[in-house]
Amino acid sequence: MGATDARRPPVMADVAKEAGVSHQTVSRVLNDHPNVRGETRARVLAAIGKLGYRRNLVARALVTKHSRTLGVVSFDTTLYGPASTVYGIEQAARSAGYFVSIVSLKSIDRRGVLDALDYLADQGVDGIVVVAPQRSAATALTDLPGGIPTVAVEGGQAGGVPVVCVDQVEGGRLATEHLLSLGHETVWHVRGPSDWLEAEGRVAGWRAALAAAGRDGPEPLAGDWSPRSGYEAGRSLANMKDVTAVFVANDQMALGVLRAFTERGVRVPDQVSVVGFDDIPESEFFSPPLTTIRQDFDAVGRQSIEVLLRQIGGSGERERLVVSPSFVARASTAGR
Amino acid sequence: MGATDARRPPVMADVAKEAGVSHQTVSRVLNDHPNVRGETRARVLAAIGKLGYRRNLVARALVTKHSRTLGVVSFDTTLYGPASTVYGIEQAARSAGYFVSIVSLKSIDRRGVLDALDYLADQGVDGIVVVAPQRSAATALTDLPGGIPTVAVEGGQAGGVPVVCVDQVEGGRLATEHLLSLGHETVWHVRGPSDWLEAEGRVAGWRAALAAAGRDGPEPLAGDWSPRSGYEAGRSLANMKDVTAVFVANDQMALGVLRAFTERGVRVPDQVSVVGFDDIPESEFFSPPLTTIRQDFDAVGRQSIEVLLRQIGGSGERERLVVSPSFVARASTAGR
DNA sequence: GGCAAGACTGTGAGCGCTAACACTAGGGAG
DNA sequence: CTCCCTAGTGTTAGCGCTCACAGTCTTGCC
Repeated sequence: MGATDARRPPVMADVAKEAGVSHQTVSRVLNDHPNVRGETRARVLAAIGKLGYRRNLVARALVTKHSRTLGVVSFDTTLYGPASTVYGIEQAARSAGYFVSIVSLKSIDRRGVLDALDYLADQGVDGIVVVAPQRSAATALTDLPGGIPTVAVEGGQAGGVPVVCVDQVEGGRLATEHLLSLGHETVWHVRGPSDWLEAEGRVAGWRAALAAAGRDGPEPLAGDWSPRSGYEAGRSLANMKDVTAVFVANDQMALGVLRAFTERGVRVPDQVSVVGFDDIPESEFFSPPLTTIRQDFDAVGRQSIEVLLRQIGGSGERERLVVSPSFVARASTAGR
Repeated sequence: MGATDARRPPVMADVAKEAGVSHQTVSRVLNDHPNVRGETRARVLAAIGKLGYRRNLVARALVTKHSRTLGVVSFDTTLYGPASTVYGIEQAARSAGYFVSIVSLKSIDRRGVLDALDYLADQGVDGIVVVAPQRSAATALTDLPGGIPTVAVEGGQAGGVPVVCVDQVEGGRLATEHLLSLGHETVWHVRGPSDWLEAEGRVAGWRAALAAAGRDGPEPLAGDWSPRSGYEAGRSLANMKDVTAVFVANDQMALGVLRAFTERGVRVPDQVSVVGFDDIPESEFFSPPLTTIRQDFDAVGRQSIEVLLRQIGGSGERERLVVSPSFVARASTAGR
C-alpha cells in the first residue's frame, strides 16, 4: 500500500519498484518479450495488479510511432448503408486491437474529405478507411497526404488506393433481369444522385440488362435516396400509362414510390412491379413487402479492415475486393 | 530546401532552426501565446508553411495529459436512434475541437459497458459519453473507473453521472392523450424490451394518460423494437374485436403493426388508429403516413457534448437535461 | 541618468514509455 | 580451463512536445 504518495496514477517505475525489478523488465512483461524468467514475470504481474497499473498508451505511441488507432471518414452515418458499414468496420477494427476514430461528413466534397484526412493524420492514426461513395470524394483520394495507408469503401476506381465495394452493376442487372424475366416489356428506373458511384453502377447494370434483352431504356428519374424523392418520382410514374415495372435505386425511395402508387390507386404488384436496393430491415414489412437487392454491409466493413491491416503490414499491392449483392424475392413483383 | 536531411517529417526543432528562433517560441506561436512579436510570429508561420510542419499531437498529449479525444460508447449504431445520436455527438465534438473514438457494443450488458469504458480510458480520452438506453448499462455507470468525466445519454437516473435524455414519459403521454382525445375508449400499447429505460418511460406515460382519463389499461404487448416483433403484435391485435387505438413504442414496430393490419384487412385509421414513436425519415411514407412522436436526437447529441465539456471544465454539478419530444400528426389516426 | 516594470525570447527539465546497448551468470564446445 | 554464446536483466538515451524559469531588451517615470 501507499507505494506512491500522491494521488497520481502509478507509472511503470512504480511497478518496477514494487516488483523489485527495472522499469524495462516491466515493459518486457507487458510486451510479451520472450526473455523474462517465469518467476520474474509473475512478480511483475502481481505488482501491476496490486497497484492497479495501466500502461500509458500515449507515451507508448510517442516512441513506437504507432497509435493503434484507425480513422474512418464517412458520409452521413444516419443512413442505413453507411451506418452498417461503419458498424462492421468498428467491430472488425476493435477485434484486431485497434481503436476507431470517426469523422462524419455532412457534405462529402473534395475539400471536406481532404480536411478529414488531415485531421485524422494530425491525430496520428495508423490507417484510414474512407467510405467514399461519391465521385468527388473518391477523386480526393488520388492525392493523399502520403504516408498513411488508406483504403476506400465503395470508392469505384479511386486513384492509387485499394478498394472494397459491392458490385453495384451486378445488383442493377439482377434487379432488371428479374423484372424482364417476369415478362415486363421494359423497366423504368428511379436513380440515385448523379455524383454517387453506387447510383451510377446501378444505372449501368440496369442499362446493361435492358440492352442484353434488346429493349429500350426509358430515361431514368432522378432521386436523392430520400423517401420523399422516391415519392415524387412515384407520382410522375403513376401518371404514365405504360409503366409496369420499376427498379428503384434504394429501399427508402422505393417506399416513397409505393406510397405514391397507393395514393393514386396503382396496385403493386398487380399493375406495377417494384424492386428496391439495400434490403433495409424495414423493407420486408412494406406494403407490399419489397423485392430487393441485398448488400452485405457488414462483410464490406470487415473486409475493408482486413485490407487496411495488410496495407499497414506493408503489403504494397493495390487490392480490389468486390462483394456480390444478392437477390431477395418478396411480394412487390409479379408477372405480366 | 533540404533543411532536414532524412525523409522524416519535420519537428518543432526544425521549424525553430528554419525561423532562427527557439523551439519554445514555435510552441508559443502554435498555442497563441500573447507575448510573441508580430514579426517573429510571421517568420515562424512562414517556416511552418515552408517545411510543411504539423504538430505531433501525441507528444503534446503526453505532456499536457489531454488527448482532446472523447470516447463514445453506444449500442447497435445500426438503429436509427443511436445512429442519429452518435452523429449529433460527433458533429458537436468535432466543432469543439475534439476527436471522437467510438465503441459500438452488440450486447450492452454491465460487463460490456465496463470493458468499453476501460478500453477508452486506456486510450486516454478526456471524457466519455455513454449512450446507455438499457437499465443494465445505466447501472454500470454507478461505479466508474474514476477520474474520467462521463455523461449518460438516455441513462435514466443513472448513478452519479450527469444525464441528457428525451422525456419518454411525456412522449408516451402525448401519444396516448392524442388517441383518447379522438374519442377512443382505451389505447393498446406495443412496448419495447423490458430492459430498456426508453420502453419503460413510454409505458409509464401511456399508463399515466389512461389513468388520468379514468380508463383501464389493457396489458401491453411485448416487442423488441424490430419491425418483425411489431408485425407479430399486430397479428395478435387484429384478432381482437375491441381494439380501436394502438400506441406503438417505435416507428419500426409500428410499420410491422400496419403490415399485419393490412394483411388482415384491418383498415387504418378507419378501424384502428396507430401512433408510433421516433419519427424516422420513412414514417411519413408508410401506408398510411404515421402519426408519431418526434425525438430530437441531434439536440440530445449536441447537449450531451455541452454537458461533457462543462464536466471536463471542472463544473462539479450533476446536471440532468431533459429534451421534450413533440407530436407529429399524420394520417394513421382518426376519431371514433 | 537610473531603475523597476513590463515585453519578448531562450534554456533546461521531464511527461511515460521503448529501443539499443551493456552487463551478469551459467553452460557447452574446444 | 578458457572462451563464447545465450538467457535474463539493468542502464542510458531519446520520442516531440510543454512548463517553469531565467534571461535580455525595451519602455516609462522619477
